[in-house]
Amino acid sequence: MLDMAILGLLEGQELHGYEIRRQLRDTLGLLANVSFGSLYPALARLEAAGDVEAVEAAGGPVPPVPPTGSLSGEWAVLRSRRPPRSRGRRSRKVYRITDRGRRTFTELLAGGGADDARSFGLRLAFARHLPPPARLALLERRRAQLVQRLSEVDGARSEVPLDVYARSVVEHTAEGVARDISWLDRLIEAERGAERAAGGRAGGRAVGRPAMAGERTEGR
Amino acid sequence: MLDMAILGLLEGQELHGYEIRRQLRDTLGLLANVSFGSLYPALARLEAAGDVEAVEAAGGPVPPVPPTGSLSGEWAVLRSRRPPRSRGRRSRKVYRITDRGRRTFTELLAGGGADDARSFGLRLAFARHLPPPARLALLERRRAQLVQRLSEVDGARSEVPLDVYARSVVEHTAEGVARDISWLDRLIEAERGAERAAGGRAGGRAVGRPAMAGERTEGR
DNA sequence: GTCATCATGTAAGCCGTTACATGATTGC
DNA sequence: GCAATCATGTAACGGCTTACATGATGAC
Repeated sequence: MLDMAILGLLEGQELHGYEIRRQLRDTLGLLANVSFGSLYPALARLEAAGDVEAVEAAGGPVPPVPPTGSLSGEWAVLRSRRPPRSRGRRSRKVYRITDRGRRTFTELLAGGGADDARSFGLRLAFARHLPPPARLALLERRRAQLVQRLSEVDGARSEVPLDVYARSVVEHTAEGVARDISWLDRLIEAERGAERAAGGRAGGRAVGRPAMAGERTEGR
Repeated sequence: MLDMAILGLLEGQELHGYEIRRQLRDTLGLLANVSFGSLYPALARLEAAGDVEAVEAAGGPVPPVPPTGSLSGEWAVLRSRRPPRSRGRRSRKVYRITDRGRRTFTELLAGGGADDARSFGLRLAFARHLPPPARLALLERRRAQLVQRLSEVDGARSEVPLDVYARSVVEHTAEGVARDISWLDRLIEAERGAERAAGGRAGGRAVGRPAMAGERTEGR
């Protein structure tokens, strides 16, 4: 799961470990507080596997902002006004995703495995990199899981009398699940709408392989 | 955390491992799918530590429903109509909580440690066993955490432009946190109301040690 | 007689954590 | 020169999962 998050962030920008952690914590919210003790070994593992590679710093004082890195540049300015060059750093190992890494990433994204709230959230956050049918499948798989869980909880609720506190927890949880389901419903509907529109443009074929989409969904 | 859940269930009813798992999954919903591979070792650990003890089955064919076990009896009837006596079982080791276990339990319940959603939910579900001030402290600690997290997320949200999917995840998460906070607000208010009422009855003292409450909150 | 369910347990491994060690740079 | 921040890494451990092994009992 950490691997997926790292590769996902690296799609589109080159980053070093410390910065990956910040983005994980600040901008995604998911996976808050990944510790360095798991992050650095993960990066080393990914590098050994050939999914990422360290980019040569070329000797110059400031290599951090690469081709696609418009994001990095922006928050660098927004954060406490600091001169964007030469800040407190040590060796700073900047990583770039490889083609192999991109393949690994899409496999991880689409790859089965029961997804709990966290890994589903992560997958959905990177859903832009998924072909539309896989996106729909992801949403519907999660929806089915939640529906089943809700029915189980509802079924069990009537059997045993709980005290105020336990009941409050159970009910709050059930409401949360219901809320998640209707959120998913909205997403699924939006997804279907987009697919219909794109399908009409691209031709009548049903599921084929709609070429990865990506930016097309951005401006919706 | 598993220990706390087990001890909490064992407060008030004697149970065997298999049954503990069911109650964890069905009635609490929290800690869904605790596997036997972690449950049985946990029980063994607790027994070794003297927090629980195996109750002697006395040789009779059906020991399962003990003094306090009114609940077990009920669902036994409700579940697929089965004759309540002598069902498919092996040796069936039934556990009972000890006095030491009760102490351990309250320590675990009140005991600090950053509580995430799961352990907070578990603590609150068993909050009946907590003295009212500790209950309030638990709620307010959690509330403070959520408020802080929400402000962090809100702060970071404006810095980086996210695509539709990532944005949807972040916003949905933020809404969820806000919802949790207002839930906590309702609980805190209810708690304060109960404390005022009880305080008025018991005397003017502010925090003393209100004798564990327990059943008093049940009928609210 | 064999399948499903109830029931307990062990072993290996994954994924993450905390704690520790190190080092460069900036600001006071 | 000292603390704070940025930066990378190692070591030990914890908790939970999967997979495996075993065995009793009732239903078909």
